[in-house]
Amino acid sequence: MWMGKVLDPAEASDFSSVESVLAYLRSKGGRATSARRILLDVLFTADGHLSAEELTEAVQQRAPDVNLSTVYRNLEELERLGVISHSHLGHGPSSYLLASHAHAHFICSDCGTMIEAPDELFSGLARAAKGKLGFTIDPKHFAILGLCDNCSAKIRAPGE
Amino acid sequence: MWMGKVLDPAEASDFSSVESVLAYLRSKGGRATSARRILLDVLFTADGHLSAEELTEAVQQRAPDVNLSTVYRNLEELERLGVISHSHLGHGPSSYLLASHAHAHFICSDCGTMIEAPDELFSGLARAAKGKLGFTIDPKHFAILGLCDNCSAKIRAPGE
DNA sequence: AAGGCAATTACGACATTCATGCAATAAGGA
DNA sequence: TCCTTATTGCATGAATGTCGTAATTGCCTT
Repeated sequence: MWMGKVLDPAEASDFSSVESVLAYLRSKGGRATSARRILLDVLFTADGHLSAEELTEAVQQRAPDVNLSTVYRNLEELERLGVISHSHLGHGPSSYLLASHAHAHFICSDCGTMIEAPDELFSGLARAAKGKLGFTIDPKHFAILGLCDNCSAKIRAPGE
Repeated sequence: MWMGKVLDPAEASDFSSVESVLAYLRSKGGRATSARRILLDVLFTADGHLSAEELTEAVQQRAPDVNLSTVYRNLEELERLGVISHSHLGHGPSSYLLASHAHAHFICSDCGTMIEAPDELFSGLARAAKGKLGFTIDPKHFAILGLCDNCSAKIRAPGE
């Protein structure tokens, strides 16, 4: 497919439904295949936080011979189009979700609990990084590790 | 070796030199092997940001048959002891450095530039996460992606 | 200084996550 | 319907670790 640089967000289209994404895809010379359609459907109905493998399993419930690498290739394309984005939650595989639903994550390094972090928390850091270092942060791509309430309490009071 | 949970930071010893780390290791039932000594020496003299493979190469300059998995296992032990820590800078391999030198990183997702972030930048986020979510952040483990000054300028003014 | 036990090592095999080359298939405009 | 070419499935490769095992070697004891 028409490889190239990341698309300008300004030209982003309507990504509110499976069909609108497929229409955009077609308008760019892409094709609406059934693997693509099913994958999009899974992405639109899932809660996010799904790995490529989990997505593939979900797709294969409906089309058993869709290959894992097809899913990877489609995820890559959809990300290039700005439809989805992936993020790294701790170690292990990446997780994918609709770009419009992206948010930051805190992960407890002790118990693995995942907390979805509201964007506002990062406004101060964003301002400081921009002002002092000229850097525009994207806090959604990598999760931030740390300790959840429970586990930090456990460590302060190690009563085994 | 005496496996178990992460050590209480309160009992941390003097990790200011290769020999003091080895002494601590011995006091815990560990052994001061030459592979260990050389690895520590590399870690103490390097600038940090070295991958396991790079560390292995450095070690092998002085002891050619030290194996990659020996380095991995030693890194794991040293991290458990609190001597070193690893972090994930963008995709690709982890990088290791002395725990006393740990700091947060910003990585430009366009050009890959790495910026070492001063701890103060995170104090606001740390307070907010603790206050609102009870979460104690460790911003040093995963780098924060985003765009450096240069690349965000390029994107605003796409003059190819 | 020698002996012995257990920590450590080297090595190869395996695991996870993803990428790629290529021939076959199928989408969609003509 | 036909033709072009985007897309797929499959096999294989690559990057980064992880683990089982027999052999080695620190270090404590004697």
